[in-house]
Amino acid sequence: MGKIRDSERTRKRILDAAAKVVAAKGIDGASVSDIARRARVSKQLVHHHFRSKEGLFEEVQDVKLRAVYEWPESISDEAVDLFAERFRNRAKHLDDVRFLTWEAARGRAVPLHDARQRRISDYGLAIRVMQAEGKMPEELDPRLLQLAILALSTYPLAFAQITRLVTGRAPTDSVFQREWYDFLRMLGSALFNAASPNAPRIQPRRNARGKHVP
Amino acid sequence: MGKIRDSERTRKRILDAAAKVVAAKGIDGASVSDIARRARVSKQLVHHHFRSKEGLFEEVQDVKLRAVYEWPESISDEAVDLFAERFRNRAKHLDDVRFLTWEAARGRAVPLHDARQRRISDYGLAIRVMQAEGKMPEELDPRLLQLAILALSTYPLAFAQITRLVTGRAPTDSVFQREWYDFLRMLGSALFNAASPNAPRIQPRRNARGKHVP
DNA sequence: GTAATAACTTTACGTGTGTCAAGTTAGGAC
DNA sequence: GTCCTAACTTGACACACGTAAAGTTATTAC
Repeated sequence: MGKIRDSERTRKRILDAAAKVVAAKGIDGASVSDIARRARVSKQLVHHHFRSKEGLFEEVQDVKLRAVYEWPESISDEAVDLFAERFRNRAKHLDDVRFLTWEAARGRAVPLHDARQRRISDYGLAIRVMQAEGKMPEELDPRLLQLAILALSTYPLAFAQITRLVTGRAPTDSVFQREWYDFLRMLGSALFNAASPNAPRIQPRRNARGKHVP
Repeated sequence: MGKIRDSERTRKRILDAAAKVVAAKGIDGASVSDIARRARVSKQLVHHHFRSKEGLFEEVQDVKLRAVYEWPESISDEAVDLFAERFRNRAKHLDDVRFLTWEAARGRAVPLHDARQRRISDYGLAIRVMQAEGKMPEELDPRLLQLAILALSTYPLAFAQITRLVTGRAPTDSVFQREWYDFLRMLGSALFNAASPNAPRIQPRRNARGKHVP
């Protein structure tokens, strides 16, 4: 039965509703009444569980960002796939991308600063390891490389309007996603091989039908 | 004297104020009263000149985006500089980047669709010309290349919080801008030379002091 | 000068916002 | 059982929002 009082579940319902509304309308665009309606709860109850609207959104952001950083990062062993795989990952979590975009637009102070910092430097470390193993040229600055990976994997999803203007397809379009994936593989290959010319060039892998493996 | 009635000037004052407020707070975050106060005008006058809040913002976006597309694009003759130069350009117009970011976050229908489309396909055309001239490998899809250029030049500026987390510096930091500029030149060089290996590698040009020529 | 038009101000209103305070109902401890 | 805490509802409020309508003042045309 759904009538039983359960603060945990209610909190979660409100948070989920808030996350949805915010992803759609942004923090300023979303209203507490909206969220309350979606969660089938009086808007005053929202205020009871979370001190204020701002408090609610802080927690929403907390949950969402925590989720972002819980992705099975699956840092590909193949250095060449770094760009492409990261893109594949992001494409699976479009809501989170929207969230990051709102955050970027607002330009407020970054919450969860430490956790994110840690996560990011872990990634940087992984890159350094690859470099040490000779999978990637040493002369690449890991931080800048990381930023480039994020840029290429996030931008087309975040700036959907631009992607549509440039390619004629929505970033959610599977055709675009395949093309972009291949492009990123090619780019990774070019970047890593050009800087260390002795490594072998790698072509986008395809199966017999010309479709992607996974 | 500033007391003389001049609808043109007043309109401009309001538009400027609106642009500033929107860049800072976003469309939903900005209020007409805010804008009116900044423009030293009663908020009802705003409504007199522009039908509604939405109407005002349409015009703001119109002006802003028109400005974006009036940049001296200066498509570099050097194919290698495509990434880096585009970044330099964007970095000069941070407000416009913020605007695009808000637009992306809202995800509404794109205004000025035709003009933007035209501008973008012009750029694509320029790339094709470079390819025909042998400055750039033919096998690169111009549209995807263009998207990559936009991603790498825009993302670090738009997602300032990420840039700060990854590199430890704000995207406005001149040190970061120099590093990123060099990185993009290197990337362009790697990409264009790997795909057409006969072209010469190009190193970031520096003057005697190790500083950039413009 | 006079009339007309447009720029601008003042007053006012309905709506929706976020929040506070008080009341009601359920659950767990003992 | 009783009590106490916490989950939840109801009612109410101040406030800012966007907008409409009417009033005032300057500019322009004739």
